Amino acid sequence: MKMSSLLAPTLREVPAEAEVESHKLMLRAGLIRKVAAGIYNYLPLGLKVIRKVETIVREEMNRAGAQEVLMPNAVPAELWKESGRWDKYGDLLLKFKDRKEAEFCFGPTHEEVITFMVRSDVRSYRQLPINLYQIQTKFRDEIRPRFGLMRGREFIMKDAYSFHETEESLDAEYKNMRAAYCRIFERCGLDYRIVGADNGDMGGSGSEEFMVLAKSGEDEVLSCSCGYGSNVEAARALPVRCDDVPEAQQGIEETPTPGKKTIEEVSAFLKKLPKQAIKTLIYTADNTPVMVLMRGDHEVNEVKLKNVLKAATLALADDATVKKITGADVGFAGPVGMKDIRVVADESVQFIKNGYTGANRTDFHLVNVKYGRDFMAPELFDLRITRKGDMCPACGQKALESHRGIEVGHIFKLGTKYSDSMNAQFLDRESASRPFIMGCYGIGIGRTAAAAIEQSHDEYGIVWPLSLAPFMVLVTPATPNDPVQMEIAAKLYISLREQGIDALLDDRDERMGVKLKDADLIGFPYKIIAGKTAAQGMVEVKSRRGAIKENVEIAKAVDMIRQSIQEKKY
RNA sequence: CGGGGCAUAGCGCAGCCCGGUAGCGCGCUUGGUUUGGGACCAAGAUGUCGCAGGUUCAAAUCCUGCUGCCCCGACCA
Repeated sequence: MKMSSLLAPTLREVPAEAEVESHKLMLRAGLIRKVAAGIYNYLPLGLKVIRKVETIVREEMNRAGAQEVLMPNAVPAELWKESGRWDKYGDLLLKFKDRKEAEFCFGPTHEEVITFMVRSDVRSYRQLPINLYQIQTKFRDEIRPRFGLMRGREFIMKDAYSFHETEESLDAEYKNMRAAYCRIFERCGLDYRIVGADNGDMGGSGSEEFMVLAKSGEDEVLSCSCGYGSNVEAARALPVRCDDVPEAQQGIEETPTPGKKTIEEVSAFLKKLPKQAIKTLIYTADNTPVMVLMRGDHEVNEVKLKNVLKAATLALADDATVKKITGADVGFAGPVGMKDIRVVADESVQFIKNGYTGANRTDFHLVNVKYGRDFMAPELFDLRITRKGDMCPACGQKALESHRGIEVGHIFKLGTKYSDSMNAQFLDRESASRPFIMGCYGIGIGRTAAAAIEQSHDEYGIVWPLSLAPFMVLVTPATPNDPVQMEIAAKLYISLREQGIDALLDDRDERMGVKLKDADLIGFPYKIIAGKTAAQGMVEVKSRRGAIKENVEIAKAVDMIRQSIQEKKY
């Protein structure tokens, strides 16, 4: 390929829309262009990178025994109604109608379709286990698409689904996929961590995320040197005692706190610590009010709460509901004397000493409250948001560290959520019908490419991992229109291609500076420059990461690069 | 959905307050001089000033509505 005919429109200036480095560089290097919010054209260089990621994913999935299929983008509503997600998935689902007014959605994920596929044609335990995957364009009408390919609305995803007779079989495949994912992200040259995660609306029993560590990551990852790692949303928290409050437990009293509503206001007014507060929140879970108790300095993790309550919807109750339940204005709710409402508390609440909480009477709080003495023992759960510095829930010894991560892969044990709701069954060896036990495994293809840039770039441009670079080598004459240099460059280009090394010839009539800036921006791992000394048989070989910067005999240049590629060092 | 902001040439921006011939830099085209890290000179081309109404002799500029986009939050594999 000649650079003069390649559509690689590099930009000197950064388009105003881009915020993070991968997005800026993908635009500047001419990899992608925006078509609409969260929707992109992939230009030749961008597509080449995407294909490289796809190839790695495909090779490793096939090696792991999965079979590739392809499902439709347009999915009939009836499948999504069967699973119950037509309504539950909400506005993320892009819905439309065909000419007969039949409803469809653009598939944002394909559990329904794959379940349909398998229930139609897999009947016997003899056909299990089976793992089917596709690499395909998804559409999710994200509330706020951003960061280029990192969070698009239309994006390319590899999604795999496995079907099993037993939990043991699912466990084995889950491990198999986990190992395949490790190979994939290693081959992509990424620094990643595997962390515990919440299943979200996917349902099921367990899941882990593959996080690429990068400052711009949208997720917070908590980790410990003992090996524990978790998305902050799912991180477990150990109950915290209150041993450092020296005072002796005293008797409960009501005290006026006029107009003091927030933890800060009340604790300052009563001269108590925020961690002595019993924060009382009223939530509405599936239309039923629930009282939630937290230590004053802790935050509710609504994902945990939702899971504990087994609620489909969860939101803080409105002021009127709070008033009706507590008989007081918002800000004065407390658990003492509460009846006829479900009360759940974070585990740390039981250790609060001389606590204070709302008196369920406007402008009054109760002080010196003790769990178990002054209010009914409610249900205790881990409900708080785990924070950096908290004790590791796994080893209990060390404080958790916090990092930012980009979620490039997610593996789930789904169980029978979809096979149950969609009535997908097989016959086991006793001729009994049983629902398939399912797993599902996703990788964001474009996001993986973006993560690679996020993790590896410099002030000049992209520094590709060898495995993802759109071209391996750029060959260029230093002086345009110098026939000797051009001829040598062209010969080198041809011999690189003959050796199976993907090279690009920069035949443009541009000054050296322009060509080199473009080369660094696009991020070719290697450059060969045929310059002044080319006529004497010498060319310059340079690598993007700086390991190689040498004048060598023309005949040796190709070998040098080939060897460097083999050693995977440049 | 809440808060904030933007919309003028391919890209980055000025002009808007105070209404009166639409500009700058980069890029693009042509010619010339250059040629090892984003050259220089000269001559050019390119705009429904996001859309629709309104006010006015006159609207990029003032008013109203709409749309698109960006940022923060909420939400989200």
